[in-house]
Amino acid sequence: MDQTLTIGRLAKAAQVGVETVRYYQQRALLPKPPGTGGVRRYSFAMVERIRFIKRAQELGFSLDEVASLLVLEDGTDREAIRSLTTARLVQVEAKLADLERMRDSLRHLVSACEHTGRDWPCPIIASLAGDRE
Amino acid sequence: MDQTLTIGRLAKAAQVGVETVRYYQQRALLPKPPGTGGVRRYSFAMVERIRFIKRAQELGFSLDEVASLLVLEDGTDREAIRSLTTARLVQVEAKLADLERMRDSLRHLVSACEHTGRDWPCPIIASLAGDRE
DNA sequence: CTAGACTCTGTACTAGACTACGGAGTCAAG
DNA sequence: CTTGACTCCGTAGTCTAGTACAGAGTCTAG
Repeated sequence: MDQTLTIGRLAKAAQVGVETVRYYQQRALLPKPPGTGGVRRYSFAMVERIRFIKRAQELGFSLDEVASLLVLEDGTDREAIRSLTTARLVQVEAKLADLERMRDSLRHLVSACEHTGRDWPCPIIASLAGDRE
Repeated sequence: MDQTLTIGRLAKAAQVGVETVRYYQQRALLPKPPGTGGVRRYSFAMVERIRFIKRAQELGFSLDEVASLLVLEDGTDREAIRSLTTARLVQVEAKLADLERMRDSLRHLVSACEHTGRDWPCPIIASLAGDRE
């Protein structure tokens, strides 16, 4: 047992697919391992790097943004890191506002439908068809 | 001036691109106009149909879901319509919950970053790197 | 009648993050 | 030494909702 991992073991350890590791490598999110021409060998640190990527994704960062974060991974340029994070936050908030509008409309429609008598036209269709409320 | 529209006029009236009309037609969201082999002629009702589609999209319905809604457009099967709408609502609410989690985490991180002294490591990177908070 | 605007069909491209596949090479156990 | 699992690389496909384009045909105003 040496200090390196094959791609399959790395993938398993990081809980992603082999193809995902290869994809990240292609996107330069993972350094190409120093190994010679043959089978790639990854250090255990790469497991944590993949988890880093996955955690950032869970916060909504795109892989391009993750790449920027990884460049700043030493943590010295706090301004830049905070600025990326704030930008993400702003986008998330915008998307939230969108979805809240959708939710309110949908709730309203469902409720209108429930409170409309059986013999009346469907208020959801009516609304989509462009009737003013 | 007859009662039909060419694709360009229809597109303009419905405020979409010509290619969008063709795309909707291909997706069977618009009936193929009864015209012969030549230039298609659309009825004015198609303007409203496209607006219907666009309104549904604004509520987050996918084009596949819109297709289902269009089948029910006569409004007689209120159950089915309400069920589609409720399903959409549930999805929107789930997505909202996701984004709210993201927003809270991002806010927390930005705030932690702002309240951490200049000489300390970046809390955002620390968090992504997997440190327990 | 002709120029120019419009329309036709079909194919290919976009973004984002993978996932699948083919054919060849490599590695470890028995 | 063989078998089978694993790995290599590059290309291509997935999903959604269009957008872009090529080359040919058609319609309309002057």
